[in-house]
Amino acid sequence: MIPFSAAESVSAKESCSGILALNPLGSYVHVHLVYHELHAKLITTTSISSSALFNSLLCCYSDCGRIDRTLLLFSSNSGSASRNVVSWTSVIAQLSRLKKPLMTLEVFSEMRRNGIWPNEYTVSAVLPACAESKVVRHGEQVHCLVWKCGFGSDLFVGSGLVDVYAKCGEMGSANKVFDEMSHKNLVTWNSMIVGCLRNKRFDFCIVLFKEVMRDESMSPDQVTVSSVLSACAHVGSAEFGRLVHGIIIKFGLISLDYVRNSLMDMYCKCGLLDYAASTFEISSDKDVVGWNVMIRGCSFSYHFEEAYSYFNAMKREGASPDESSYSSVLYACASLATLNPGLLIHGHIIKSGFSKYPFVASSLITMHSKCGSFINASRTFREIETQNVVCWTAMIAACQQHGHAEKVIELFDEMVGDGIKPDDITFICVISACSHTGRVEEGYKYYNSMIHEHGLSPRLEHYASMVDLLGRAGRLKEARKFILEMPIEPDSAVWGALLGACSNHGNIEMGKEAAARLSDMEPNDPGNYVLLSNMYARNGKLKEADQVRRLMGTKGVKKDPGCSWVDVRNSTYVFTAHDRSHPRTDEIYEMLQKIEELVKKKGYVAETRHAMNDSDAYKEQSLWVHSERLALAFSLLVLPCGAPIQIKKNLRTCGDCHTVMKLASEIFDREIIVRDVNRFHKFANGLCSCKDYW
DNA sequence: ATAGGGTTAG
Repeated sequence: MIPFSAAESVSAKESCSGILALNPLGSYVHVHLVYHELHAKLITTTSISSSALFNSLLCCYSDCGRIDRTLLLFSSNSGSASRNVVSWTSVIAQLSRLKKPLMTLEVFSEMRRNGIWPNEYTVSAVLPACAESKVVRHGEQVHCLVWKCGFGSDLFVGSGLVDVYAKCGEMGSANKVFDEMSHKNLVTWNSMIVGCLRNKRFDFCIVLFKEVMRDESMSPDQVTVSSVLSACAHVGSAEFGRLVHGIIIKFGLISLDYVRNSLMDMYCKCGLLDYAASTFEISSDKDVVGWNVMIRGCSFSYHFEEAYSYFNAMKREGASPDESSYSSVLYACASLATLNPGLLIHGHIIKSGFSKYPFVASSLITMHSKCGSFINASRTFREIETQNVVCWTAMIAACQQHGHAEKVIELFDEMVGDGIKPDDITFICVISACSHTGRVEEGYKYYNSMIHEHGLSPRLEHYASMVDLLGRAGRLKEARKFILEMPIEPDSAVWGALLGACSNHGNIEMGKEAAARLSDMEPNDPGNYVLLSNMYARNGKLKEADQVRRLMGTKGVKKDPGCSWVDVRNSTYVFTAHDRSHPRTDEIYEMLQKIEELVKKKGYVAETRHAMNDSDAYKEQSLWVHSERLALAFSLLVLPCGAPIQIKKNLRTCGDCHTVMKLASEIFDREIIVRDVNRFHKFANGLCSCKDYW
C-alpha cells in the first residue's frame, strides 16, 4: 500500500488538472478514471483529513459533470472536519448550475443547521436557486443573512439579489437593492433591465437602457441589447428599435446570434418584415432560432404563405427543425385553413418523431380543426402519450369550433377526472360552448367553479364570454349588471358583446349606452359602427341606421371588405362581394341565379332587414353578391358532383347566407360548410394565384 | 450572475 500524504495528493490532483487543461474536449472519461484511482487510493490509505484535498476532489467530480459522485463523496464524509464552507459552496454551486433549485436550497439550509456560515461565494451561488424557485421568501431569508454577514457591498451578491427580487415579481424590492448599491457594474444594470422585462415594465426597461448609454464607463453587451429589443417588440416601438440597431452595429455586436435574432424578432413584431428578412439574409450561419423567428414572424404580419416557405427553405438548407419550428409553421398552416400544407408538415413530424411533444401535438390538433378536419384532430389527440392542459384545451376548442357542445363538456369533465388542472383558456372555450348553445346555468356553473374550485381569477376575456352568455340568452339586464359589477375596467370586447346582444334582442336603449362606451374607447373601429347601424336597421329604425353610416363616412372610418375563399386542388380562389375578376365570371353569375331560383322554390325569403337603402328588391340583390355566395357558385361549377364544399370567410357570415347554404346543401345533396376562419386574414382582391407554396 | 424563438381562445 502506498502511503499517501495530503501534500502528495494535492500535487496529484494538480497533475490531473493538467490533463484536463491539455484535453479541454473529449477526454472527460479518461480524466474521470484518473480521479477514480486517486479517490480509491485516498480511501484505502487514510481518511481524507485535509479539507484542501477534499475540496479539490469535489471540484474534480464537478468538472467531470458527475454531480452524483460529488454528492456521494460529500455525504459519505458527513462527520469529517474537512467539510468547510468551501466544500459546501462547491456542492451548492454545482446544484444551482444544474437548475435544481429545491435541492440547492435544501443543501444550503443543511449547511446552516450544521452551524456553518456562508461566504460571499456561497450566497451568490444560492441566489440563482432562490430566483428559480419563484418563492420570494427564500430570497428574503438569504437577504437577511447578507445583512448579518455584512456582504451588502459585494457586487455579485447585490446583482444576485436584484435578480431574485425581479424574478419573483417584487420590482419594488429589486429597485431598492439596486438604488442602495454603492458599486454597480453592467451585470447589475442588466439584471435590472431583464427584471423590468419579465415584469412587463417595458417603458422602464427602455429608460434604464438609456441610462446605461449615457454612462461613459459602460458599454452595452449582448444581454443589454437583446433585452431592450424585446421591450421594443412588446411596445411595438420600431423607432427605438432602429436606434438600438445602430448601437448594435456601433458596438460590434451584430455578429452575435443572440443579438441578430432579437433584432429580427423586434422587426417582425413591429410589422417590419422586410427589415427582419434583410437582417436574416446577412447572417452567415443561420441558427435554428433565427429560422424560427422568421417563421413565426411572418405570421405576425399575416404572411402565412411566406411562413410556410421559410420552413421549407430551412429544410432545404439543411437546418433541423425543432419543436418551436413545428409549432410556428403549424400556426401558419392553421391560419391558411387549407389542409394540404398542414398534412405535409404532419408527415414530417411523424417521421422526425416530434409528435409526442405537447407543444407540437397541440398545434397539430388546432391545425386539423381549423383546416376543417375534426376527425384528424381527435385522432391526433388520442394518439398523444401524455396530454397536458394545452393539448386538452386545443381539443376542447376543436369541439367548440365544430359545434359539438356536449363533447366540450364531456371532455372537460374527463380532463378534470384525469387530474389535469384546467387553465384560463380552457374556461373561455367551455363558457363559449355554453353560450353558443344557450346553456346559461351550466356556463355560470363553470364560471363559478373556475374561481372557487380552480382558484383562477377571471380576466377580461372571461367577463366578455359571460356577457355574451347572458346576452345571447336574452338576459340583457343581468348582462348589464354583470358589467357594472366587474372588479376591473371593462374593455371593448365586453361592451361589444352587450351591444351585439342588444341588437339581436331589439333593446335599442341599452344598445345605445353600450355603443356610447365603445365609441369612447375605440372611436375609429369600424366594427362598432357596423354593429350599431345593424341594430337600428334590424329593428326598423332605418333613419338612425343611415345616420350612423353617414357618420362613418364623415369620420373616414372604413370597414374591411369581407372575402370568402375556397381551395380547389392546389389553388385558393378568393372572392369579394360584387367580384367579377374571375375569368369564368359569367358562368359563376349564371350558377348564382340558378341557386337563387332553386332556394326560392324551397321557401327561401330574403332577410332584408340589414340593408337599409332603397327598395326591398335592391336590398335583396345586394345580398346575392355576398362573397360566400360567389364562392358557393364557383365551387358548384368546378368541384366534382357530391364533393363536400368548404368556404372560408374572414368576417362573420350573415344569417341570410347561412340559410342559403343550408338550403343549397339539401338541394344539391352535399356537405356545404362556411367557416369564419381568421378575421385578420387578408387576401388581395379577386383571384389569388397561390404560387408554388404547396 | 444577467440573455434570443414556441402551444391552447375570441
